Amino acid sequence: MDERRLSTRPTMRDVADRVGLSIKSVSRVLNGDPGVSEAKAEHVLTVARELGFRRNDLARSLRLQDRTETIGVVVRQASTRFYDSLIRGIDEVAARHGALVLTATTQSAEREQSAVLALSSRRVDGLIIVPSGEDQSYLRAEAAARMPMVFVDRPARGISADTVVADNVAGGYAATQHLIARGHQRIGVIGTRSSASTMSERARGYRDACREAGLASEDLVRWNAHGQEGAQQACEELLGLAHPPTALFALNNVCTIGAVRALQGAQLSRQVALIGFDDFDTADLLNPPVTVITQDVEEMGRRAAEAIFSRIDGRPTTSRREKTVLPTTLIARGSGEIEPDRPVARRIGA
Amino acid sequence: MDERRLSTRPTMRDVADRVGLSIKSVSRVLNGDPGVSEAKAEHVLTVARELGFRRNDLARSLRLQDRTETIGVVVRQASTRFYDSLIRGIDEVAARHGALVLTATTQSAEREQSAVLALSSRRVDGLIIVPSGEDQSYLRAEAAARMPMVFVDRPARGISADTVVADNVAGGYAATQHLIARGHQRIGVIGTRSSASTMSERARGYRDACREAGLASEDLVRWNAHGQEGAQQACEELLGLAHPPTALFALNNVCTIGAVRALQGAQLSRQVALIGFDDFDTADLLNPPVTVITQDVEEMGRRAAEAIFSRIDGRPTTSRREKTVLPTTLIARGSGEIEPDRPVARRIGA
DNA sequence: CTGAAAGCGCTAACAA
DNA sequence: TTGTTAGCGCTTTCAG
Repeated sequence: MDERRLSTRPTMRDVADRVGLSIKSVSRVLNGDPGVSEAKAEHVLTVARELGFRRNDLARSLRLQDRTETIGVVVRQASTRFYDSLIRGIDEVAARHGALVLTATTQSAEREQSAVLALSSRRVDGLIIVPSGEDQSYLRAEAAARMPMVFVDRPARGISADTVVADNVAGGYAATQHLIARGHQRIGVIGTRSSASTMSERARGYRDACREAGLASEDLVRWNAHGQEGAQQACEELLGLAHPPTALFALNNVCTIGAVRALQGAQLSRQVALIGFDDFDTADLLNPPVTVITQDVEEMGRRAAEAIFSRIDGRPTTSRREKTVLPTTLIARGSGEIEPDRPVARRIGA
Repeated sequence: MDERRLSTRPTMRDVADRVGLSIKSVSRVLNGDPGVSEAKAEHVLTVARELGFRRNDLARSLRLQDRTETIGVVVRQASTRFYDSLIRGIDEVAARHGALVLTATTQSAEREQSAVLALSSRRVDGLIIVPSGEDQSYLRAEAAARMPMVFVDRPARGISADTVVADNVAGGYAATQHLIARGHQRIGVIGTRSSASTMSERARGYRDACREAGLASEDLVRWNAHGQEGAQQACEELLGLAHPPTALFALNNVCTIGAVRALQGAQLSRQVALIGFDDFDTADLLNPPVTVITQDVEEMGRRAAEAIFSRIDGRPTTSRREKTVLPTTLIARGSGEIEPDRPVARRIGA
C-alpha cells in the first residue's frame, strides 16, 4: 500500500512505535515468548504483518553468539547425481533440527577455500564439505574454534575431522572380482585424477583383485580422463591396443558415460564388458544396461548431517574424530556380465 | 597451538589487544583500508593469522546496513540437470560481482516459502527463485522493500517481479510440428501438473500445432504423470489404447525417461516416435537416441543473476518489471524422426 | 505483564 | 597515522 522510502526494511522499533509498546515486548511476541497479554500480542502480530516485518537474523545471530541455525555445504559441481542425493540426505536431517541448509557450489577446486571461509565468516553453525582441493589446512582456525565440520566422499588433508566415505576399495575390488569371475583377464580402468582418494582407492581395489587372481593390471589403467570426452578417448585408446582389454572399469559416473560412448562408437567385433562406479538415471536403459557399483549417497548426507548436529548439540566426548565408512553394492544389469570374446550381435535399425 | 577455552572465536578486539593497537586500526588493516603504517599492518596480519581470526560478517553486514554480498537461490530439487546448469550460470555472474551464491533446496513445494523467508531474514542482497509453490504473494514485504528478486523457469504468482523463462509455447509447438511434418496424426502427451505454467505452455504449443494441422489433440494428453513410474504408466496407458498414438511428446526430463522405459518395455509391433522437453546426459546414447527440445538453462541463470545485480547496483529506471524469454532449440537425434507405422527391427542380443 | 539499559562485533564519522 | 564514540537490530539481564 504505502510507498516506503527506499528499501529500508521495518525493524522491531518500527513495529513497537506503531503499537505503542516497547521493543522488548515486540521481541517477545515475535519469538513466541510468554509474558505478553493476548490482546497486545495480537496487535503486534497484525502490525508486523502490515508493515511486512522480517526479523533481522543478522542482528539476532550476532546477539545470540553465533547461533545462526544454518549449516553450510560446499560441493564442487561435477557429478550431479552425487550432489543431489547428498543434499537430500542432509536436508532431511537438518529439517528435523530446524536448521537451514545453505549450499555453496564451486566450479573449480581453487574456489573451495574462499567458499568455505565465506561460510565460516557468515557464522554457519556447521560445515559439510566435499573436498575438491588438495589441502584443507586452511580450516585450522575453525577446527581450533571447534566448529563442527564433516568431510564427505573424501577425507580432508592437513587437518583432522569427521569423515563420511564409501568403501571405495571394496567397491573397486567387487567390480573387478565380478569381471574376473566371468573370465576376464585383461580389465581396463578409466579414472580422472589419481590424486583424488576416491579414485585411487577404487583403483586399489582393482589392483588387489587383479593381484589375487594373478593378473597384471598396471598397463591397462588410464588416468587423467577428464570429462566425457576425455573418458571416451581413454577408452578408445585402450580398445585400440594390440592386445586390448575385454572389460572396462570406469571409476566414476562421467567416465562410465564416456566409456559407453566409446563402446557404442567403436566398431568392435567383440563385445566389451563394462562396470561403472556410481549409478545414474538411465543406466538401465542403455544397451546393454550398465552394471554399476552404487554408494548410498543419500545416507552419506544423512550421516554427515547427524554428525554435525551431534557436535552442535555438544554430545559428550566430542573430541574424537569419527570416520564412517559405508558399504557399496553391485547392481548387475548386463554390461558387467558380458563374457570375454562374445561376438557382437547385429545392430538395430539402420 | 594454544587451546582456546570453548569455541569462542577471536574478534578484532582480541587482535587489537595482542598487537597493542585500537580495534579501528585492526579493522582498517583487515579490510585493506589505507592509513596504517606498513610495519603495524604487517603485525596485525601476523597476529590475526596466529589467532585464526575470521571477520564476523554478521556484525559487518549489520553495520553496513544489509549488504551481505550474498545472493540466495531457492530451487526445488527435482530435475537435476536444470538445477546444475542454472547454478553454473548464476555462479559465473556472481563471481564477477564478488558475491557468494547460497542455494537452499526444498524437497517439496510447501517448504518454498520458509526457505525463501529464511534467506530474506538473513538479509541476502537478492533472491533468485524457481517457484514451485502455487503462490508467491508471501513475498510482498520484500517487494515493497525493493529487494531485488528474479523468478526463473516460471513467473511468480500473486506478485509482480522480473522473470526469466524459456519460450515454452514455441518449444511445444516446434516439437509437435516436427512430428506432424513426419506424418504423425496422433501424438500423445505426458506431463506432470497442468497447473505449472511450464507444463501448460508446452501443452499449449502442442495444441496450437495440432489445431493448425487440423488434428484432434485433447484425448491424447495425460496429466499427473509424476515421477518416472507415473510417466511410464501414463505412456503404457496411451500405447494400450484401441487407437494408440504413433508419437509421444514428453513435457519434461523425467517424463521423457519414463517414456523411454515404457517404449523399451512394451512389445510393440510398430516403433513409436518420441520427443522430450529438456535435454539430459545420455539422451544420445539411448536406442533410439532421443530427440529433444532444449532450453539454455545456463543462460537463464546468467540472465537472472545479471538482472539481480543490475537491481542491486541500482540501475536507473528500476521499477519496471522485465520478462526475459529465451528461445528453445530442437535437437534431432533419431527418436523424433521415426515415421508412423514403421515396423520394429529385431532386438539386439538375447 | 512490561520496559530500560547494555552489548553482540563491526565500521563510519569524526577527532587528535 | 591513529583512536574514540556511536550505533546497526536484536536479545538478555534486571527493574518496575
